[in-house]
Amino acid sequence: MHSLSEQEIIRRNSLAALEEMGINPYPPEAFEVNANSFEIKQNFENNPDAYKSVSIAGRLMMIRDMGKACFAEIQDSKGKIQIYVKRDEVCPGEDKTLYDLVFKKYMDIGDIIGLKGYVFKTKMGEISIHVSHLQMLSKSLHPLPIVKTDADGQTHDAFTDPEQRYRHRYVDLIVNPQHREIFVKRSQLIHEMRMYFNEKNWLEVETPVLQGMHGGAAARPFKTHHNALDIPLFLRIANELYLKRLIVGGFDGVYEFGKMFRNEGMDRTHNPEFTSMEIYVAYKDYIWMMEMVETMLERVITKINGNPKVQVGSNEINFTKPYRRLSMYDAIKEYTNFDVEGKSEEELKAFCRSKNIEIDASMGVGKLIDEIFGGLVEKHLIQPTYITDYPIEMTPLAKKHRTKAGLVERFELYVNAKEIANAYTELNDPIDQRQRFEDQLKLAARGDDEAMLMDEDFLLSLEYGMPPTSGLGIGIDRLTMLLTGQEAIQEVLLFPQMKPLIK
RNA sequence: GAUCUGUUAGCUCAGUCGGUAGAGCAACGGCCUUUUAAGCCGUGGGUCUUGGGUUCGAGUCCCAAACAGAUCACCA
Repeated sequence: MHSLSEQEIIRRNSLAALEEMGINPYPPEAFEVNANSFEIKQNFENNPDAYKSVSIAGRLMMIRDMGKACFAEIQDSKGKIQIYVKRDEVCPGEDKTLYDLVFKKYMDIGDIIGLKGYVFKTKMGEISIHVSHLQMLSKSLHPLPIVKTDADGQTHDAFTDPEQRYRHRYVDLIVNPQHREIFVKRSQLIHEMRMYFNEKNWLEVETPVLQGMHGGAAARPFKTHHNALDIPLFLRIANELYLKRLIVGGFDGVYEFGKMFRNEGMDRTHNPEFTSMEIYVAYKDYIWMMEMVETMLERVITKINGNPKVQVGSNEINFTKPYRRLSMYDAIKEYTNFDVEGKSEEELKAFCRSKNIEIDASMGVGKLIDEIFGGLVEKHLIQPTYITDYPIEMTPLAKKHRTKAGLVERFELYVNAKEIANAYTELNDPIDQRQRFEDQLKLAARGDDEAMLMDEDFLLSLEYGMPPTSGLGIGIDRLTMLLTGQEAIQEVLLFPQMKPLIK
């Protein structure tokens, strides 16, 4: 327990004083609410009769004391509303202690209070609640940052320190309504995507988070241990291989929103746990999937933002379909005037050196092409763009391209220079899949700790026969960042991972 | 992982050349019965992130550490 500040001591003293007066600062009874701040301000002028007796609860956010009367603001989940407390109204008799002591002396900014009264409009034109009854619902013992906004919309003393905001997100949510809005939009995004998939009759499923063998992506896992079975378990890095087993099992379409866990670096675009949405649809290919994704994103974003355009920094991004489609090789040609097709490893390395792209001896042709793309092309892809047809070495779970040797049927969707979706025509040939896993094992033997492992049960499922299928993964955090114009993943995660503070 | 920047009151921030620690808001005591970043008068509140060092003397200079942010590299 830390030593108490002056303000904390004063609040604890107020708490004790209330108790001595027989007032429970944390009453157990439900407090019936029949209105909220937003709908009162929205509807009062059209229908004043409906607000002659309101009961509302919220957090006390500001007090403008004028002696025997007082204006204050309370905040509920929908916003703020001004209240007007007049001494002779709340204390009609001789005894003025409710006003003088309970309200003015022992109630503080941050306390959660319940009140009853009628709605009126002040001389200054602000819709307010004229209070006839008020009571403490929960005493706040820790002073809240005071953020004020003036008539010009200028914010004073904003609570802005990211560390404080992430470590004490509840405080951020109380005093920064614009941050609350991010999480409302995040929820709407997931809701609208789910609605879209459900309309198509694709099935929402849940697959294991704890996996005996991690697979489906190239990444280092978190390892844990199951006591009763006495076996190691891994937190999933992807759910791809389980979702495909469900397509083998006969579902036409399955999808899952879920947390993935990757034991890697943290920065403003990476958190150790993140949310992805993966979907697999039978009898489709990646060309179909491109059309599905652009149709879905245009609709979902329009529903949430009112139009398909989103402002991110200085870029206005337009999610109206169709999105540009560009093969990886053509994209490199367009932005560098260099044609990687048919080039040898040495020729590619020479080009990388000429462009100051870092390379090392272990990189093969596929990896070098990926480096060139990442270093010289990605930054140009601001408007939604599908990059298609990737080198086979990097993509062990996608089907070989129908016409182009050495490539797979894969696309990634780039928006604002970042990858937000990844999709394949899924590999359903069990012989080829086994060969791809064996190639991965060779990488692992050379020390690649992100190489995929041989998953015999997954291979067995493919041997039973998986229909031709297209699959897609979308990074929900990154899509939320785009949708809300945020540049740090921590801003779209309620509780981002933070290093512990050592006392 | 590298580089740079930051850490001072509950919050937002000043702090000069190394010489008794400052402001606004919040808090506390007054005045004020339609104010709105309310106002007016008065008061209190600090292990200057932590640990070393230099110095008669360190918030300030030096070294190290912790945490955070930005930029870069890698991963979604």
